[in-house]
Amino acid sequence: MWHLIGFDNLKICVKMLVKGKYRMEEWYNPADVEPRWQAYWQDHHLFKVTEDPEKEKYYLLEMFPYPSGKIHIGHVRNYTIGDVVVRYKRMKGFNVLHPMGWDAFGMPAENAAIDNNTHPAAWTYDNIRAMRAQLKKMGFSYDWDREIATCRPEYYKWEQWLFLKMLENGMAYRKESFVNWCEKCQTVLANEQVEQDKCWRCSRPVHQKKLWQWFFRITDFAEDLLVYCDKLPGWPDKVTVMQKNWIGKSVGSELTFQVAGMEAQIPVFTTRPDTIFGATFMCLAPEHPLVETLCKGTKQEKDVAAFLEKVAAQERSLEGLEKYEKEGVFTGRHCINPATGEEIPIYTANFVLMGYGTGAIMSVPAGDQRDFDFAKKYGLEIRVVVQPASPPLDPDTMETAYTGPGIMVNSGQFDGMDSEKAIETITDWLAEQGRGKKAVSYRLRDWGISRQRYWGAPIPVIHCPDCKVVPVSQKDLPIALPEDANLLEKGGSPLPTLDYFKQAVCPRCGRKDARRDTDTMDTFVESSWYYLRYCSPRFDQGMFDPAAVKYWAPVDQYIGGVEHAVLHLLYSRYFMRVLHHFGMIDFKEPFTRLLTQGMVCKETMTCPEHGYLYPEEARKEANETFVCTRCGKDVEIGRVIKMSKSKKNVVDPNELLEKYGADVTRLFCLFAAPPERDLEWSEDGVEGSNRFINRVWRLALACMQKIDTSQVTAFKGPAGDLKSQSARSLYIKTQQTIKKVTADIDESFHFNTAIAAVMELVNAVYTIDLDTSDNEIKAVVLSAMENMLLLLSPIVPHFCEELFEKMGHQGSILEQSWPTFRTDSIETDEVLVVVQVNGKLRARFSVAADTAEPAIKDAALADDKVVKHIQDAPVKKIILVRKKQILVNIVV
RNA sequence: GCCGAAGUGGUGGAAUUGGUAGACACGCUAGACUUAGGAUCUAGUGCCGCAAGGCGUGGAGGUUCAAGUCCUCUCUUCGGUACCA
Repeated sequence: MWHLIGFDNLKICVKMLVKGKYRMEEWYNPADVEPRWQAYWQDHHLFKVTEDPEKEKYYLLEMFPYPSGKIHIGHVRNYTIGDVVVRYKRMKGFNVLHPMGWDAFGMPAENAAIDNNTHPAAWTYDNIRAMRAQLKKMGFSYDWDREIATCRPEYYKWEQWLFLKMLENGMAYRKESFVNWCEKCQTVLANEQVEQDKCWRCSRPVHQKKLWQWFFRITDFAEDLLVYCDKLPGWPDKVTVMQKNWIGKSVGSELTFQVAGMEAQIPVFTTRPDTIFGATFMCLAPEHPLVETLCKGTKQEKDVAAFLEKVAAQERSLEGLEKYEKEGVFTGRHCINPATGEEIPIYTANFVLMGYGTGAIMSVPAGDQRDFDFAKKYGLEIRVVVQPASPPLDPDTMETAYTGPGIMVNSGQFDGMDSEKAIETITDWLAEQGRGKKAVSYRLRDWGISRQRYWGAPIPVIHCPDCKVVPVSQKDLPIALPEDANLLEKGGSPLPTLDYFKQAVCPRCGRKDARRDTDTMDTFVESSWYYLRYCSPRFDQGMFDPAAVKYWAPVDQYIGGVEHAVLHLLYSRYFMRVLHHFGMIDFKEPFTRLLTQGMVCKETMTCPEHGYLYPEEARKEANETFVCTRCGKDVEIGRVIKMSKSKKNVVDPNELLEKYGADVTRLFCLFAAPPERDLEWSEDGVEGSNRFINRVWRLALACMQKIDTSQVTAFKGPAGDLKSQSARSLYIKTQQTIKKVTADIDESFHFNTAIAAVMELVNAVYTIDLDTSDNEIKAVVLSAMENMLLLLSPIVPHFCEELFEKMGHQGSILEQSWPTFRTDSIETDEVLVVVQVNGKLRARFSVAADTAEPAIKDAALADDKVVKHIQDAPVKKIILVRKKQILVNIVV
């Protein structure tokens, strides 16, 4: 057992044993206590839940992890926060659902398989096993019977089922779109596999390849998703704001420009129809379908072709767009400005995006900086149509575009009008002539779900030479991923090479040479509905048992990293709308309350020779500086940033478990910062938590030794029944602590202040001399101790179980009710009065709580220090505020 | 650029609706117990000042009897996002 005990504690234990002064029990020994209680919880099925209509339900969920190999400290923090709330809610009498599972499909499994010559499935299941064991060691209260892994056919079968239903209802469709493609590896690359426009494996240039891909029509719900952002009071504003920005609604007009000398019309979307008279040219996106038609037969044809080729090479390098200069080329054609009737040139330009609006813009150089730069570069006309109050704009001298409001000029019958009013007036005017209409544009685009990858859920469709795309038959689900496939060395999916998987009979016409779709679904699809699956994880008649979902869903409290603020959360909200649309559920929002916890951060250490160092690679010198253990050079301590393997500023949860145990680790994660803020990791801080745990431990042991529980039981009456002042004040402190901790956990999740409150109570008990013969104070101390353990039990559960048992209680502390405080014992009988003179603190004294206000004022005025500061100035006003304390402000 | 959040001692962080700024903890200092201390206990610890007192919540103004908290301007840091028409 020796290796199980933290080494530091062991060293001390041995010393003490040798000395014969202490027994082992003087310290909390996690290696002994924690596994024992974990086994107890498991043996007694304390975390198993079923629907119980008699009890109020509470569904708490933490974002499930990707089984990457090991739990990291971010998981530990996330799941500790959730576990505290769950244990609290259970003691409050709620029927709590708290499940855990695995977001088990995804690219890292494929990469690991290639690198380690294993199989993604084997790798994934091994990792799940290891991580499950770690989570159990942390003492998290999951109902493990509900565990799911999204890579199992029993799970993704229902995802395929939903896909078919969405396909049938036009909510899933296929279109051509681009992917990153590496010619050498013959594979599709994810964005993160593209490094500086090059393939991460072979460093060859990546180019864009057009493929037919599946999409979900999330844009159908753009407005609903947006509107409901304001109906999520339990979500942090920053998340709903990010979602709103992502959806990116803009209200404006769609105006139609006739191409001169051709039958074609070009619609443009603009938020500034008031500037239409200043539109002196038009720009089309290079991918715009009209570009080639327009230039055909003009002398610009060659120039345009050259430009398109150039843009194709630079396009889509994602972050890179900013690097490229705004440029364009004349298409050789003109169109007619619907307001002025003038012919204006049509350009194609690299800063216009096909994916937004209509892929074409009207360019108003005086009113848009990009258009302005473009006009300057190509010598195009700048016409001022909105004049600010002052100074007046002159197209010849202006250096930047003016985008603000003003008075309309050069705009025909609209001259003199306020430009903001003109937005609507001009749109109406153009609408009457059939040349425009009000329009709304969203930034949000449909969700592309096809992945040309192996480790994902197969898309259940068959391609038939005659019938084209045919959904597979329901009875053939799941379309199981063949688990005996070997990953291709270059990272490509083996599915298209597996004839037995690929060959299919057309479900419609029976042709034998049909081909199964070999793409798999985006892993965000799995995570968009897993929380419903937890309600009935083994249900085999559908995605979920409607009765179970009706009882448990939606999730009352969701907890996870803010990095999922947009995609995962938006897709989940979308999925609930889809299911709602199908009448499968009666709610639209999956997560009633959301907590996004902060990152876990630590300082970095850099050696001039060896780069980033792990903490154990740096040695502390006597003068508080660090040196590299390998070369002895001075180590530079960098700033505190998010823990990451690449920066080596990490702590390993396994090491923490071994050294301090689960409870100390949990305690520190909660105490160091409130959950929504970043947590700065500090070894000293962990030591502090360890010290606190042991301080309580010793206090409890001392109580057991000094208080004979056959004579004394915990006091429960009103404070007024207590004779001694010290008993009363400790009892009131206990009641106040219950109130404070309850509020901190229940309302704000501010566990750091809850813990601080308990620390205060511990400190208060420490001041009591237990060698007294006064049984009253002992009864109050017992009450303090018992409540202390109940209050701490969600935070450090093993520790509290052990002490609770030692103090003579039967069963698990989990089955105790959460303590309530006595409203008649929350106020102290003496109140502090603070006295200010002209707002500055000058004196303080105590009075009996029931002292009348005039008496308090008199006492304040009589105070020596107050008298000194007032001197002979006349008192103008006395303000008295009665809160926790009494404040008197004397204005002279 | 735009959107969002945050700036409080040597450090992490506390401060209902404006009402004692710095709870609690880390660190540090001193003492006690010790052969020993990286254990434990006790006391101290915002800054300046011998003191009286003064100054203090990124900075500058303002509202108020009273401002970390409200208003205006501004600086810095972090997060998100973008040729969005």
